[in-house]
Amino acid sequence: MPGREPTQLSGLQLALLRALWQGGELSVTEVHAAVSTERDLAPTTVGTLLKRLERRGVVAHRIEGRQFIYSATVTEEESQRSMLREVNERLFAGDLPEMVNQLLRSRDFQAGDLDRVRRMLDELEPD
Amino acid sequence: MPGREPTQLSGLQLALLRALWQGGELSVTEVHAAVSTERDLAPTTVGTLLKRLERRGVVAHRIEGRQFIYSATVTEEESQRSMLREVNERLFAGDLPEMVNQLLRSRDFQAGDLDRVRRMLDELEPD
DNA sequence: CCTGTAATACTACAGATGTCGTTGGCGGCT
DNA sequence: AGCCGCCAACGACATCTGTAGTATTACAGG
Repeated sequence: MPGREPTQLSGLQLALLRALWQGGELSVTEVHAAVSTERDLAPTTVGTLLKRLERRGVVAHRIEGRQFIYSATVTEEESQRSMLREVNERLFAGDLPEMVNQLLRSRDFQAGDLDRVRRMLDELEPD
Repeated sequence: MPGREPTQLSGLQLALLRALWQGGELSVTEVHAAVSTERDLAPTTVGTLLKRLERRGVVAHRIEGRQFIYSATVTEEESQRSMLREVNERLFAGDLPEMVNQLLRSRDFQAGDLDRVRRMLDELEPD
Protein backbone atom coordinates (compact mmCIF):
# COMPACT_ATOMS: atom_id res chain seq x y z
CA MET A 1 0.00 0.00 0.00
CA PRO A 2 1.81 3.05 -1.33
CA GLY A 3 2.29 6.51 0.04
CA ARG A 4 -0.14 7.18 2.82
CA GLU A 5 0.02 10.59 4.41
CA PRO A 6 -1.53 10.94 7.84
CA THR A 7 -0.20 14.44 8.10
CA GLN A 8 -1.95 17.58 9.16
CA LEU A 9 -3.92 16.18 12.02
CA SER A 10 -5.37 18.63 14.51
CA GLY A 11 -4.75 18.57 18.21
CA LEU A 12 -8.08 16.99 18.94
CA GLN A 13 -7.70 14.39 16.24
CA LEU A 14 -4.31 13.54 17.63
CA ALA A 15 -5.79 13.22 21.08
CA LEU A 16 -8.17 10.56 19.83
CA LEU A 17 -5.38 8.80 18.02
CA ARG A 18 -3.26 8.83 21.14
CA ALA A 19 -6.02 7.06 22.98
CA LEU A 20 -6.05 4.38 20.31
CA TRP A 21 -2.28 4.07 20.17
CA GLN A 22 -2.21 3.51 23.88
CA GLY A 23 -5.33 1.42 24.21
CA GLY A 24 -5.20 -0.61 21.04
CA GLU A 25 -8.79 -1.44 20.19
CA LEU A 26 -11.37 0.72 21.89
CA SER A 27 -15.08 1.30 21.71
CA VAL A 28 -16.35 4.82 21.21
CA THR A 29 -17.23 4.98 24.87
CA GLU A 30 -13.73 3.94 25.83
CA VAL A 31 -12.13 6.51 23.57
CA HIS A 32 -14.45 9.08 25.05
CA ALA A 33 -13.41 8.11 28.53
CA ALA A 34 -9.74 8.26 27.57
CA VAL A 35 -9.87 11.77 26.16
CA SER A 36 -12.25 13.02 28.83
CA THR A 37 -9.32 13.67 31.11
CA GLU A 38 -8.13 16.45 28.84
CA ARG A 39 -11.17 17.39 26.79
CA ASP A 40 -14.76 17.60 27.89
CA LEU A 41 -16.71 16.30 24.92
CA ALA A 42 -20.10 14.72 24.43
CA PRO A 43 -19.91 11.03 23.60
CA THR A 44 -21.61 11.64 20.28
CA THR A 45 -18.91 14.12 19.41
CA VAL A 46 -16.29 11.48 19.82
CA GLY A 47 -18.32 9.16 17.63
CA THR A 48 -18.51 11.79 14.90
CA LEU A 49 -14.83 12.52 15.09
CA LEU A 50 -13.94 8.88 14.90
CA LYS A 51 -16.14 8.40 11.89
CA ARG A 52 -14.48 11.32 10.15
CA LEU A 53 -11.06 9.98 10.98
CA GLU A 54 -12.12 6.72 9.45
CA ARG A 55 -13.11 8.54 6.28
CA ARG A 56 -9.58 10.01 6.29
CA GLY A 57 -8.24 6.53 6.62
CA VAL A 58 -6.30 6.90 9.85
CA VAL A 59 -8.56 4.68 11.93
CA ALA A 60 -10.78 1.69 11.19
CA HIS A 61 -13.44 -0.19 13.07
CA ARG A 62 -14.86 -3.63 13.43
CA ILE A 63 -18.18 -4.51 14.96
CA GLU A 64 -18.53 -6.35 18.19
CA GLY A 65 -22.08 -6.95 19.29
CA ARG A 66 -23.66 -3.58 18.65
CA GLN A 67 -20.62 -1.45 19.26
CA PHE A 68 -17.89 -0.18 17.02
CA ILE A 69 -14.42 -1.11 18.07
CA TYR A 70 -11.94 1.35 16.63
CA SER A 71 -8.23 1.04 16.11
CA ALA A 72 -5.59 3.21 14.48
CA THR A 73 -4.40 2.28 11.01
CA VAL A 74 -1.33 4.49 11.20
CA THR A 75 1.34 3.96 13.78
CA GLU A 76 2.42 6.61 16.18
CA GLU A 77 5.88 6.61 14.69
CA GLU A 78 4.60 7.10 11.17
CA SER A 79 2.61 10.08 12.33
CA GLN A 80 5.57 11.50 14.18
CA ARG A 81 7.78 11.18 11.16
CA SER A 82 5.40 12.70 8.67
CA MET A 83 4.49 15.52 10.99
CA LEU A 84 8.14 16.24 11.60
CA ARG A 85 8.89 16.18 7.92
CA GLU A 86 6.03 18.57 7.34
CA VAL A 87 7.23 21.07 9.90
CA ASN A 88 10.74 20.73 8.66
CA GLU A 89 9.78 21.65 5.15
CA ARG A 90 7.35 24.39 6.00
CA LEU A 91 9.38 26.14 8.64
CA PHE A 92 12.98 25.12 8.18
CA ALA A 93 13.19 24.91 4.41
CA GLY A 94 14.25 21.30 4.79
CA ASP A 95 17.19 22.07 7.03
CA LEU A 96 17.08 19.21 9.52
CA PRO A 97 20.14 20.10 11.61
CA GLU A 98 18.79 23.58 12.11
CA MET A 99 15.57 22.08 13.36
CA VAL A 100 17.48 19.91 15.79
CA ASN A 101 19.38 22.96 16.87
CA GLN A 102 16.20 24.80 17.68
CA LEU A 103 15.09 21.85 19.74
CA LEU A 104 18.34 21.62 21.62
CA ARG A 105 18.03 25.25 22.56
CA SER A 106 14.52 24.80 23.85
CA ARG A 107 14.19 26.01 27.39
CA ASP A 108 12.60 22.72 28.36
CA PHE A 109 15.74 20.87 27.45
CA GLN A 110 17.46 19.48 30.49
CA ALA A 111 21.16 18.88 30.89
CA GLY A 112 20.65 15.15 31.13
CA ASP A 113 18.75 15.27 27.89
CA LEU A 114 21.83 16.49 26.10
CA ASP A 115 23.67 13.39 27.15
CA ARG A 116 20.82 11.28 25.95
CA VAL A 117 21.11 12.93 22.55
CA ARG A 118 24.85 12.38 22.56
CA ARG A 119 24.30 8.72 23.09
CA MET A 120 21.85 8.61 20.25
CA LEU A 121 24.42 10.15 17.99
CA ASP A 122 27.03 7.62 18.99
CA GLU A 123 24.60 4.87 18.27
CA LEU A 124 23.95 6.15 14.80
CA GLU A 125 27.54 6.91 13.93
CA PRO A 126 29.89 5.18 16.31
CA ASP A 127 33.18 7.00 16.62
CA MET B 1 3.36 41.66 25.80
CA PRO B 2 1.97 38.47 27.24
CA GLY B 3 1.47 35.08 25.70
CA ARG B 4 1.19 35.34 21.98
CA GLU B 5 0.63 32.12 20.14
CA PRO B 6 1.28 32.09 16.43
CA THR B 7 0.88 28.35 16.39
CA GLN B 8 -1.22 26.23 14.17
CA LEU B 9 -0.56 28.00 10.92
CA SER B 10 -1.38 26.16 7.72
CA GLY B 11 1.06 25.51 4.94
CA LEU B 12 -0.28 28.30 2.81
CA GLN B 13 -0.29 30.76 5.66
CA LEU B 14 3.27 29.83 6.40
CA ALA B 15 4.16 30.35 2.76
CA LEU B 16 2.94 33.93 2.96
CA LEU B 17 4.79 34.46 6.20
CA ARG B 18 7.96 33.08 4.68
CA ALA B 19 7.71 35.67 1.95
CA LEU B 20 7.46 38.39 4.57
CA TRP B 21 10.26 37.00 6.69
CA GLN B 22 12.50 37.01 3.69
CA GLY B 23 11.35 40.22 2.11
CA GLY B 24 10.68 42.36 5.14
CA GLU B 25 7.98 44.78 4.11
CA LEU B 26 6.04 43.80 1.03
CA SER B 27 2.99 44.97 -0.84
CA VAL B 28 0.25 42.48 -1.60
CA THR B 29 1.49 42.31 -5.15
CA GLU B 30 5.00 41.53 -3.99
CA VAL B 31 3.82 38.81 -1.65
CA HIS B 32 1.79 37.40 -4.47
CA ALA B 33 4.82 37.37 -6.71
CA ALA B 34 6.89 35.71 -4.02
CA VAL B 35 4.52 32.83 -3.43
CA SER B 36 3.66 32.45 -7.09
CA THR B 37 6.70 30.28 -7.56
CA GLU B 38 5.15 27.58 -5.44
CA ARG B 39 1.43 28.33 -5.45
CA ASP B 40 -0.67 29.63 -8.26
CA LEU B 41 -3.09 32.02 -6.61
CA ALA B 42 -5.11 35.01 -7.75
CA PRO B 43 -3.80 38.32 -6.41
CA THR B 44 -7.06 38.94 -4.60
CA THR B 45 -6.66 35.62 -2.85
CA VAL B 46 -3.36 36.73 -1.41
CA GLY B 47 -5.00 39.95 -0.28
CA THR B 48 -7.72 38.03 1.50
CA LEU B 49 -5.25 35.72 3.15
CA LEU B 50 -3.12 38.58 4.33
CA LYS B 51 -6.11 40.36 5.79
CA ARG B 52 -7.08 37.25 7.68
CA LEU B 53 -3.56 36.80 8.97
CA GLU B 54 -3.72 40.35 10.19
CA ARG B 55 -6.91 39.57 12.07
CA ARG B 56 -4.99 36.68 13.67
CA GLY B 57 -2.31 39.14 14.61
CA VAL B 58 0.64 37.53 12.87
CA VAL B 59 1.07 40.27 10.28
CA ALA B 60 0.39 44.01 10.18
CA HIS B 61 0.25 46.61 7.50
CA ARG B 62 0.95 50.25 6.98
CA ILE B 63 -0.28 52.33 4.10
CA GLU B 64 1.94 53.73 1.45
CA GLY B 65 0.12 55.69 -1.20
CA ARG B 66 -2.84 53.47 -1.89
CA GLN B 67 -1.15 50.19 -1.21
CA PHE B 68 -0.89 48.11 1.90
CA ILE B 69 2.60 47.26 2.93
CA TYR B 70 2.57 44.15 5.06
CA SER B 71 5.13 42.83 7.47
CA ALA B 72 5.23 39.92 9.89
CA THR B 73 4.68 40.63 13.55
CA VAL B 74 6.05 37.29 14.65
CA THR B 75 9.58 36.26 13.93
CA GLU B 76 10.48 33.14 12.09
CA GLU B 77 12.22 31.78 15.12
CA GLU B 78 9.24 32.36 17.37
CA SER B 79 7.09 30.45 14.95
CA GLN B 80 9.57 27.65 14.72
CA ARG B 81 9.75 27.34 18.45
CA SER B 82 6.06 27.40 19.11
CA MET B 83 5.35 25.00 16.30
CA LEU B 84 8.01 22.64 17.59
CA ARG B 85 6.67 22.85 21.09
CA GLU B 86 3.22 22.11 19.76
CA VAL B 87 4.32 19.02 17.88
CA ASN B 88 6.40 17.92 20.80
CA GLU B 89 3.46 18.01 23.15
CA ARG B 90 0.89 16.58 20.82
CA LEU B 91 2.98 13.76 19.41
CA PHE B 92 5.81 13.12 21.80
CA ALA B 93 4.11 13.70 25.13
CA GLY B 94 6.69 16.37 25.83
CA ASP B 95 9.66 14.06 25.35
CA LEU B 96 12.14 16.30 23.55
CA PRO B 97 15.06 13.87 23.24
CA GLU B 98 12.77 11.33 21.66
CA MET B 99 11.73 13.92 19.14
CA VAL B 100 15.36 14.66 18.35
CA ASN B 101 15.94 10.97 18.01
CA GLN B 102 13.20 10.66 15.45
CA LEU B 103 14.77 13.50 13.52
CA LEU B 104 18.23 11.99 13.61
CA ARG B 105 16.84 8.79 12.18
CA SER B 106 15.13 10.59 9.36
CA ARG B 107 16.16 9.20 6.01
CA ASP B 108 16.99 12.68 4.81
CA PHE B 109 19.63 13.04 7.44
CA GLN B 110 23.09 13.08 5.90
CA ALA B 111 26.27 11.92 7.52
CA GLY B 112 27.69 15.43 7.57
CA ASP B 113 24.58 16.59 9.34
CA LEU B 114 25.40 14.37 12.27
CA ASP B 115 28.68 16.16 12.71
CA ARG B 116 26.90 19.45 12.57
CA VAL B 117 24.63 18.31 15.36
CA ARG B 118 27.62 17.11 17.34
CA ARG B 119 29.15 20.54 17.09
CA MET B 120 25.92 22.12 18.25
CA LEU B 121 25.97 19.91 21.29
CA ASP B 122 29.52 20.84 22.12
CA GLU B 123 28.60 24.46 21.87
CA LEU B 124 25.74 24.07 24.29
CA GLU B 125 27.58 21.91 26.77
CA PRO B 126 31.30 22.03 26.17
CA ASP B 127 33.06 18.90 27.34
C1' DC C 1 -13.28 67.24 -15.15
C1' DC C 2 -13.60 62.62 -16.87
C1' DT C 3 -11.78 58.19 -17.39
C1' DG C 4 -8.61 54.38 -16.99
C1' DT C 5 -6.33 51.60 -13.93
C1' DA C 6 -4.81 49.56 -10.09
C1' DA C 7 -5.59 48.31 -5.35
C1' DT C 8 -8.58 47.41 -1.61
C1' DA C 9 -13.30 45.99 0.17
C1' DC C 10 -16.97 42.92 0.01
C1' DT C 11 -19.31 38.69 -0.90
C1' DA C 12 -19.49 33.92 -1.83
C1' DC C 13 -18.86 29.13 -1.68
C1' DA C 14 -17.04 24.48 -0.80
C1' DG C 15 -14.63 21.53 2.39
C1' DA C 16 -12.74 20.68 7.17
C1' DT C 17 -13.28 20.96 12.05
C1' DG C 18 -15.49 21.29 16.59
C1' DT C 19 -19.72 20.38 18.79
C1' DC C 20 -23.97 18.39 19.50
C1' DG C 21 -29.10 17.20 19.51
C1' DT C 22 -32.29 14.02 17.80
C1' DT C 23 -33.82 9.78 15.79
C1' DG C 24 -34.21 5.04 15.22
C1' DG C 25 -33.03 0.34 16.00
C1' DC C 26 -31.85 -3.72 18.70
C1' DG C 27 -31.37 -6.48 22.85
C1' DG C 28 -32.59 -7.52 27.45
C1' DC C 29 -35.60 -7.32 31.47
C1' DT C 30 -40.05 -7.80 33.43
C1' DA D 1 -45.04 -8.63 24.23
C1' DG D 2 -43.68 -4.13 25.59
C1' DC D 3 -40.71 -0.82 27.39
C1' DC D 4 -35.91 0.95 28.52
C1' DG D 5 -31.53 2.13 27.70
C1' DC D 6 -27.45 2.09 24.91
C1' DC D 7 -25.52 2.94 20.42
C1' DA D 8 -24.82 4.30 15.89
C1' DA D 9 -26.89 7.26 12.10
C1' DC D 10 -28.13 11.72 10.54
C1' DG D 11 -28.51 16.32 10.35
C1' DA D 12 -27.20 20.92 12.06
C1' DC D 13 -24.63 24.98 12.77
C1' DA D 14 -20.54 28.08 13.61
C1' DT D 15 -15.86 29.00 12.38
C1' DC D 16 -11.68 28.61 9.62
C1' DT D 17 -9.40 27.86 5.32
C1' DG D 18 -8.68 28.04 0.34
C1' DT D 19 -10.06 30.40 -3.56
C1' DA D 20 -11.82 33.91 -6.28
C1' DG D 21 -15.21 37.10 -8.69
C1' DT D 22 -17.21 41.67 -8.35
C1' DA D 23 -17.78 46.25 -6.53
C1' DT D 24 -15.81 50.43 -5.22
C1' DT D 25 -12.53 53.92 -4.67
C1' DA D 26 -9.04 56.94 -5.54
C1' DC D 27 -5.08 58.67 -8.03
C1' DA D 28 -2.77 59.91 -12.72
C1' DG D 29 -3.31 61.65 -17.24
C1' DG D 30 -5.27 63.98 -20.70
